[in-house]
Amino acid sequence: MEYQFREIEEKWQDEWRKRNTYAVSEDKSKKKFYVLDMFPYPSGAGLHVGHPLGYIASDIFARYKKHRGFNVLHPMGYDSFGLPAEQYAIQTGQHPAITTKNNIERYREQLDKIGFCYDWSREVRTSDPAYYKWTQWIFSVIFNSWYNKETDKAEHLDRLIEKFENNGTYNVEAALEEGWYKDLLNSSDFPLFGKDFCGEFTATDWQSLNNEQREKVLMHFRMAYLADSIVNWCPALGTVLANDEVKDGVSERGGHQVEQKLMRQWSMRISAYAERLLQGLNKIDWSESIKEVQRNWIGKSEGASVRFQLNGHAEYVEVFTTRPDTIFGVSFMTLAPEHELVLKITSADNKEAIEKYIGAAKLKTERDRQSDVKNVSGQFTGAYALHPFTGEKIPVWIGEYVLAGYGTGAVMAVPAGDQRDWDFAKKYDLSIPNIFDNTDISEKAETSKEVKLCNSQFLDGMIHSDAMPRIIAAIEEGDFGKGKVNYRMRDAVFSRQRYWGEPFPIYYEDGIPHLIDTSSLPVVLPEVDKYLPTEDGEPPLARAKGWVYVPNSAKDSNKLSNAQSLPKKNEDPRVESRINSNQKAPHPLPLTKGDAGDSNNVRTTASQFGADDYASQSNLIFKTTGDETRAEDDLEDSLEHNSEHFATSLEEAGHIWKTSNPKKREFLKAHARNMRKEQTQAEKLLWEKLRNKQIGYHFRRQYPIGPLIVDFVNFSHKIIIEVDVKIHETDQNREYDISRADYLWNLGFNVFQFTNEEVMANIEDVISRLSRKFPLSLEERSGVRPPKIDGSAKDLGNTNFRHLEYNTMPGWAGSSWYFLRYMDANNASEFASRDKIDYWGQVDLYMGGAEHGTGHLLYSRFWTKILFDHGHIGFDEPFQKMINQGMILGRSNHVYRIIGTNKFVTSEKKDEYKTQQLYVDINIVDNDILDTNAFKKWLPEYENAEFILNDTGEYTCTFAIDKMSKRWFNVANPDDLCEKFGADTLRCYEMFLGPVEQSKPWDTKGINGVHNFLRKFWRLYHNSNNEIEISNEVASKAELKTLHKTIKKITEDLDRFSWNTCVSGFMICVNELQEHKCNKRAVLEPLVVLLSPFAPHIAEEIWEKLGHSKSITQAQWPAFDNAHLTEDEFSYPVSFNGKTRFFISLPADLSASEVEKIVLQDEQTSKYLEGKAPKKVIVVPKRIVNVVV
RNA sequence: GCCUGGAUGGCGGAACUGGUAGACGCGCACGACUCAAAAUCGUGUGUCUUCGGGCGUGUGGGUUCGAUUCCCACUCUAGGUACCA
Repeated sequence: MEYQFREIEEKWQDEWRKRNTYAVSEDKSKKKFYVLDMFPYPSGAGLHVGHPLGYIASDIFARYKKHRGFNVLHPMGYDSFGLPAEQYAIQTGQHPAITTKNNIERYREQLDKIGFCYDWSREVRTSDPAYYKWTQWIFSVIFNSWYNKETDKAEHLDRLIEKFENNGTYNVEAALEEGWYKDLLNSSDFPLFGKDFCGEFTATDWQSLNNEQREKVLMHFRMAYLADSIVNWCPALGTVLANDEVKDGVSERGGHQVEQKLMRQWSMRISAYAERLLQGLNKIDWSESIKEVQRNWIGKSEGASVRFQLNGHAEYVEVFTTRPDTIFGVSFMTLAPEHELVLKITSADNKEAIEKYIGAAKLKTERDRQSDVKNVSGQFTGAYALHPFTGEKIPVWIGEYVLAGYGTGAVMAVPAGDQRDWDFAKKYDLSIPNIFDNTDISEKAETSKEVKLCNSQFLDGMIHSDAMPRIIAAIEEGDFGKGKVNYRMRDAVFSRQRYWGEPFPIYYEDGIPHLIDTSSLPVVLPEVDKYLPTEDGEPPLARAKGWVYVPNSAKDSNKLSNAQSLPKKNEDPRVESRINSNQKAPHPLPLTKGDAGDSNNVRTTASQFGADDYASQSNLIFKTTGDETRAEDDLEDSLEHNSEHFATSLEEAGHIWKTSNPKKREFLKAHARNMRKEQTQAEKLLWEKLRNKQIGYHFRRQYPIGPLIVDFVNFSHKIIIEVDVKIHETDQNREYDISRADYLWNLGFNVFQFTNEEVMANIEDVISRLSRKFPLSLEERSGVRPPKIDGSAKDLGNTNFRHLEYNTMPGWAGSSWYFLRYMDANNASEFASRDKIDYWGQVDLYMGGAEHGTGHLLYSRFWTKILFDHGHIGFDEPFQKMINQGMILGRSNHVYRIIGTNKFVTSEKKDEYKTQQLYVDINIVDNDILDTNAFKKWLPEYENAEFILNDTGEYTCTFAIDKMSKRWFNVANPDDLCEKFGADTLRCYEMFLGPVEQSKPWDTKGINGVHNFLRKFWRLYHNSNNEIEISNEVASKAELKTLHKTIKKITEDLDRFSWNTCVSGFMICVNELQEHKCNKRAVLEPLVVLLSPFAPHIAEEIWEKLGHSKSITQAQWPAFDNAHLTEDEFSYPVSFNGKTRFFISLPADLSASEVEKIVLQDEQTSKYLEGKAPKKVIVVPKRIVNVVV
């Protein structure tokens, strides 16, 4: 065969890998374009043909944009935390990390075969500690945030504390839970706030609180907060679920029962962003349906909250209504059974019935409650409320149809205007006062907003829109309530009682959660013996040995016990020193100049920088960390006057230096320069080797990193080489070395230490040891650090040890920000550098399924807004344009077995027998005809199958369109197709199927047509001996026309994301060129560039054969020249009364009147005029002539 | 119920701002080359027809010289969503 796609594809996939063809870097001379696919969860089943649909489309687009001169970011990664791997772990005991790793390898293999242009050096995996370190960091940012409604953004909690300190809650407008303060009211810890506390306190109040009390208050303000809330508890999965993970009362994953349960859980205050999430939809280019899903989810409704005083009680019932204009139609009220006032107001003679009703409601599952929709039910409490305008007594009922979770959990019932209220009133024989003019409400409620009101005092004669402002004003005037906007969206539950997720950067002390310092991140997922909850119902992480935080001093400087880098427990001196020592590590930086040249050439020992002075200096830093500017000024002073400075720990110093001003940076650089001049013998020797790239990588020497200066560093592989006189010479040196290693480790560096002796004695050995180590894989870089302390928190008791959070984060945590990480995937010191984020910016094209409307897509918009508010990124919407690829459905085939036998009957005759429908593997069915021999071999039980065939002697199957699933034996797998037809064919065929957004059944029949097209394409360039044969002759006019028509078509179609029509365009082009027998370079060379985004392998191969040494991916997109398309003649369709009758060829530049004249003179025209005079003639130049008779 | 899409040959689909409906591919039929098959190439392929033409883009109406395209009403269908006050 001429077109050897297997060889070609293998060759180029290899070459691309070798040449690093798809690596991109920030190139500010070029405009950027960011094309992103929703990263997959690496499931065990591997990819089927539906998955790559979107990937292929975006890949084509990315390649196209590259040809157009854009710098294109097109990365890929894995959403690798999640339930399936964990469920598998529970069943088999295999660590989810292993399952995940295997699945990822399989995915990668499959992806590689399709020839994508991903820059794999930017790969992210959400379960990689080097990645989730930053997920934890973002959690910390959110934890330290509150939502200031005044500025309408999230702000650092310090701003709030400052406000509290100065003015208490005066002028604090924060996004809070309704009635947040009740928690404090009931607490014995807060005697100070008294019985009448309603959430407001003074600066004096605040100052009188102790730390613990303050923490409790602040918890209510945080954007990530711990609170008792009613959550969806799924007993089968043993975890809580967010609202978007529950569908129809069962879990989305697995379809398990879900119950409502009051639990203490982490939540994210997404409700604070409701309005911004809603408004933001207007500035992004997403499909209307997804936007609508989000609008519904946010559920904004405008109306009023109204208070109804209870007769004979001090309390009132507050309701929310979107129809306050119908308030004069209120004839009763209904509270949710869970409403807090219910038991209080129920009269003695109704008590029994009410309790019974509540009890019955409690027993029902969410699903039962939802299926009972049509049967309204309720119970009278015996209490009455007073109508705010008329003073009438209104009976108060409870009813299941009122949900505790929406609005205030109470409604004012207007049976005339609401169908549910109407049903309720009918059932319990309550009055239905009519408030609508000329309207019959005896059969159903009137819900139109266009009907005039009556019996409504000052609202009489008005319709809804006129009455609204009037009634809200009246309500506010009378102080019964106020106009209000309500959102349905609730805060998102953020904790899961699961193992395979991100640990929280949180530890508990006396039940109060505290943040683990960001410098100690990541908190690495610990090993556990089982992936199940503990016997007393704690999440799996409670099983972890050493899942505790070890206090090491009276001060609040804590070290995470397992956040240490040396693997062998007994040899790791840090554990001991951390636990036993109250001393802090001194600052490692030798700030006095000229100390590098002492007798031993030792630059950095603790003794040199006066550890004794530490105590007097440390306050400086501690006091001022809240005020960055102040601290930096002080630091500056200390640098200049003392030339010595100490932070409390390396981490703190690192933090300060990171945010420091250029002056300090200069100081460090100058210091490093001095050190370079005064290298030791060993350093000089090693440098000679390193500078000649003897181990293959470029190193810098004596380079400042944070507050440190390291000997040799390679940034891209995160390697540091240190040469010291001796390692761990004294206790103090050792402590310093440890801190230093820790600091660098936390920045993601691997530190290799050699002694002077080692280097001097055998430099070659040192070099070869290093070369063996490189390049470091991602795993090696991030490594999993084993816990250092035996025994769980429980074993150790809570007196000396503080346990870490047992919950893990939900699946959407990692996926909410991954698009940012791709911009700077290997950054060990930040989640991504601001510089790179500013360059790559928003995702320009986001490709993925539409099923994430209320989950991932909402949460990532939410996190993006928080990061924006804090100034970490410069945009507040993550995905500018999104295209949702449709689902590819499977076409499954059925056979019919006669019940009780092993006989199978063809579908035509199936009704003659009593049969059972069975699914059959689509691979042994061709065009609905079953291969009976293959069927016998397919499963052992069919070995002796017999068949009743149709009249033509064939067995025909019926078919159905189902989701692709192993269960239906209808999975088409991309590997097989790549093997059979090649990746280029698969790519083109998937595009050719139809518009990407559309769902469509997979059908392999058409793939031959596309494959043939590529073979024809190949033949254009090759002679019958399969040798390339290209002429350099001048192309003919017709050939150039074909080419430029195609350039225009492909360019325009790609610009409007119409991949399918591009493929037809290519087919037309190839057919035409074949007709012209064209083999001219002037036509075929641009053409291969046009095709290369679609079929990169064949294009690359031909490009090389055409004599190019550079990859075709760097070729420029062919320029379109309209001159080749201009025609001298145009064939006008001439129609009479809109019906085309004949064609007439005329010069293209004729004016409308000239055309009209010629057409009317034409003899064919007179035939159709039948002697009548034309009433009107319409001429659209170069389009159409229409004669009206 | 509500929201958002969709409806065009035997099939997947094309027709971009109203201007030759059915591009391109599949399938099917016939033909060429072959002992034959495969592959390849060629021709035809909406439908009815008395061979003049008639009818055709879910249905009914409207706007227009002209409507698959715009407007109104409806039918069917896919997806989403809900005792949301």
